[in-house]
Amino acid sequence: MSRQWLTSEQLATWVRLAAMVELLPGALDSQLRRDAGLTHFEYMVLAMLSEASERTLRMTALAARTNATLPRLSHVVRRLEDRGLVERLPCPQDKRATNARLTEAGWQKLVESAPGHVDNVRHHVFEALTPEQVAQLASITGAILDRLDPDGVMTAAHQRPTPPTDEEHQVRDKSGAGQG
Amino acid sequence: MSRQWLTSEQLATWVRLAAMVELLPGALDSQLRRDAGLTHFEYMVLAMLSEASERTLRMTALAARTNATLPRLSHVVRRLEDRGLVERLPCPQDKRATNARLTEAGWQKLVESAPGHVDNVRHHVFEALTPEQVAQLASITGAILDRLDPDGVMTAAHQRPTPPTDEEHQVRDKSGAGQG
DNA sequence: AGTGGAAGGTTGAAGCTTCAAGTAACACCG
DNA sequence: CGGTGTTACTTGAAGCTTCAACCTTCCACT
Repeated sequence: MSRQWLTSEQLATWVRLAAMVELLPGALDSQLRRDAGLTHFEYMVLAMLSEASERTLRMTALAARTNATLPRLSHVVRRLEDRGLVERLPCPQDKRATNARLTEAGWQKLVESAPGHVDNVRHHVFEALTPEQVAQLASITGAILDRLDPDGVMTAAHQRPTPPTDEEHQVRDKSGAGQG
Repeated sequence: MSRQWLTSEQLATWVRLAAMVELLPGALDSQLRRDAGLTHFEYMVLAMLSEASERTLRMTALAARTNATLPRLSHVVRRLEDRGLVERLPCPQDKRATNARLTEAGWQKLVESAPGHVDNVRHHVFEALTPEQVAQLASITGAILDRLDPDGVMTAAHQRPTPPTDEEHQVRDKSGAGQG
């Protein structure tokens, strides 16, 4: 058993990282909740749909882009559907699958709430960092994500090096209101 | 209305950071849950108590060190008490306050589970990073935390520059099993 | 065709967090 | 000494996530 402890530099870093991971979701949620009646995760769902072709995505693809499990997404999409922000359509090509599509009301909701959310992200994250640190953070988070999701299943954050495969009947698109 | 969008560098960084913040808690929870029957937050509670003088901390101080709200902590400590890992004692000096104290069983639980947890943190985070990146990450997370918690209320991650005030009747101590 | 297994989702229950309210104790101030 | 406000928590309800089934449908083979 070659168990090691952490070095003091690692420990100091970990304490801060853990604190940030604990605090950041709350900061995102509370701004969006207050100003738009959305959780950050709901916002992500709307944003990812807005960037997709036809503003439509299969549940599995949407789950990957929002870093979520399928059950979680399923519940959330049902609630968003009840609120009229999203609709579900059975997928014609594959009868097992469900397509989630952003409604006009969902698009409007996103357009309304995006600026405030982006301001919030900038305030909490980017105003605190130098451009150099932003670049460092990109490569650090990239490295950690490779560990958390080695297979790149969560495609949102990976620029996948795989050749341009069919990519689940989706086409790259032009108009997204999202910004994360 | 001087609303700006994010630059493409910022956006790319944000997508990864958001993914990491979403995925890391699950990775921590599932290892601890599987191997020790604890959530990461429960582990943190035990760890912070283990480092405190008398293995005892007031609820407010413990909440600060675990980056949690008081209601959240209150529920969790009650459940830990039901499991015999922690006990609650009314504070003699201030009858409003409650002291949480790590029991012997709680200490044992922590000692058992710490090595596996530390391995997991090292695997997901530190093995992915160069020593230089670890230093960069410490300063980046420090900067972001200053934004998330400007008053330094969550003391865990801040080395507070304030003069040595009374510090809530706590004394710095020697023996902790925690490591975050 | 027919079968075994995998893929894609959904569902209900259990568990945890958040939120709003409520209680008790302390502290200050005239 | 009484009043006013603040601090320190606890509690119950509501909401969200997770977990473990479950049901279809698709796919690959024989």
